[in-house]
Amino acid sequence: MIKQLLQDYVSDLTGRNDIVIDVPPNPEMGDYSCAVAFQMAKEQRRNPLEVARELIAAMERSRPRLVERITNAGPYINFFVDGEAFAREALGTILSQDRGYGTLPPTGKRVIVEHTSVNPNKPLHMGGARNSILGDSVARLLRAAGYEVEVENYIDDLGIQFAEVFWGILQFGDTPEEKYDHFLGKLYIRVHETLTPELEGEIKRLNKEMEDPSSPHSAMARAIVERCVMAQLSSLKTLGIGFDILVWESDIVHAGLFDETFELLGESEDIVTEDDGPLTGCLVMKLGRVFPNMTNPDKVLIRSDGTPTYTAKDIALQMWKFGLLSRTLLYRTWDGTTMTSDNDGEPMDFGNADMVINVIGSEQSYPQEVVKRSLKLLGFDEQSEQSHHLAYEFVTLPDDSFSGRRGTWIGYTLDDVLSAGRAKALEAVTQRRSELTDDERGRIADVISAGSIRYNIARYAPEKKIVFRWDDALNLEGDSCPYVEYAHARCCAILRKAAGTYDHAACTFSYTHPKEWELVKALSEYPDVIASAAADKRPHYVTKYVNDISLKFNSFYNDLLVIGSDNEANRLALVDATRTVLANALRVLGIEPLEEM
RNA sequence: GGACCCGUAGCCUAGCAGGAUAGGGCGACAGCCUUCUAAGCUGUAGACCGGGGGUUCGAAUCCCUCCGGGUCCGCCA
Repeated sequence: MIKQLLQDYVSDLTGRNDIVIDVPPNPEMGDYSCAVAFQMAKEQRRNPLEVARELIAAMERSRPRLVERITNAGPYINFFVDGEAFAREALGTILSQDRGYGTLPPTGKRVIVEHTSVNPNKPLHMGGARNSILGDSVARLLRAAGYEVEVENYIDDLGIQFAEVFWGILQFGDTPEEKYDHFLGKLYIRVHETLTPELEGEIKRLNKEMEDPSSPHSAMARAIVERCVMAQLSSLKTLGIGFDILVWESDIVHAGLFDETFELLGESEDIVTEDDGPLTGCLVMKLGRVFPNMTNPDKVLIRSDGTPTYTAKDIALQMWKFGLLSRTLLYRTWDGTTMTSDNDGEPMDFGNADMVINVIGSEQSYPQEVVKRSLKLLGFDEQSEQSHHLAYEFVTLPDDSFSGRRGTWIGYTLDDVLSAGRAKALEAVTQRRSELTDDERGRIADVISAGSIRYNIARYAPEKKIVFRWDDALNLEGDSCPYVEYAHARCCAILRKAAGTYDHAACTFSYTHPKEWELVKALSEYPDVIASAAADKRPHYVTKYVNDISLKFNSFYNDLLVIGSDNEANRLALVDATRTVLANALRVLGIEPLEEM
């Protein structure tokens, strides 16, 4: 908040909109700094030092709120904040807003976040989990930033990948001896081991048949997929990840959404049906103008046999998300909190988004770009602009990739990692907290294992490849979920011991120790972190921040006594504010704050 | 052939609308539990920010180029 205040202040003073407020390398130089004098001096061909002195003189005439002193170190302008006034305002805001601290005002905009959308033929492995964790974190972030968020999972129940396991079930029987998604995943490997060109033809015919609602296989296939999706969602639920709406490809087909989209596409000048050449009979999008140098600048949307390609379906789905189609889906309840599309259901208010975020691997950047451009070609400029592909790199094993067909995911499913993590966390709690009941220790282990997996994925920038290593994934020390939870639990322990013996209305908010002061400043930045993480759709800003607060708090904790100190009431207020910020930030990351561990 | 992403200490990573001494973590070494939880804290060693050019008062950050790694450019899904 103070950074923003200073930025606005310097902007007003200089009439510039490129002001950046930094933190000086050494706290003795000031709390915040600004290097405008360099820029202005360059443009005006003047001495930067002189410019800085002039600016400071102007600032002295109407000093910004909360600033006590302004000095210069060479051409750098340094601000010293009025500690007491600042702490009163910053901590006062945190303590009074409590759980609402860091929640930004409503934007009135609806955003759809599509994530997970894994084929319904296998369990989630750590690669799929990255998608879900990223998507869920971004959804929480946007909610905190004032958006109405609708979280969607697209179920590709008509894809060839599912048809392959479906064929496997017809062939080898539906006899699961383990969690259903694991059963299907292994069946899928088996099918691929026996796959021949003739079989592929047979599976294609089966795939076609599934699309026909009057075929007996249609209903059977849907029932199997539903069972698989339930299994997949139960794994995600352990991580605190859920969906508002499941959208099924079969429902989209049968509701005529593809047909309507293709009719619209056919009206565009850049989308034509070829009548000669190798693509005769195909509906083709001409991308030569937007993507020069492509080997093949013609993107097929509808094949000569009349079936739509993947990209064409993606365009239709995107159109539905923005509410651009006149035909609509119907819905029913899937479970307590999740709805699902169902053509026998009833109308509900899904779709109609102002912004769409698709969490999809970066290898699909090109088709996602085609989707975005096609909206523009159809005249939906605004929707094209508001179509965002949140791309991320894959999770791999140290010397292999995760492959559904080859089964390299076995042993690395989300369920496997969760249970290993839980065992490790349980061992750690049991060692340290023998006085707790089994239930209490179990609950802590649940939170720590789920939180660790989330944290260890969320802390990487999306464009970084992640190599899965057990030590890393289940790390309980350092920059990790337990580290942050521990700092939070320490706050709670102090507050518990003080048991409401302080009243923050009566605090003076005077802090003299640098470790107190650094914490106050960092806590005040939380809403800015939420705002920029949401704007950039990058949850790792939050893990970074929460680690930084924990680092500062633990250092404070180690050096300074709270209860029984001569600044007890003020320190209790600081601990309370730290607790609040850590808890709120953990919730944004989908991690439940622990009061003890 | 073209396009996109990544390259920061032994390992992982932040910083990349240019700003003062490049943050964290793991690992290594040396310390700290009769005071609010040691899943913690403090200190030491470790970085020519992939190489080379350029722009600038100032470059990890911007531009060019090269090298290494990954991905994409199918009537596949």
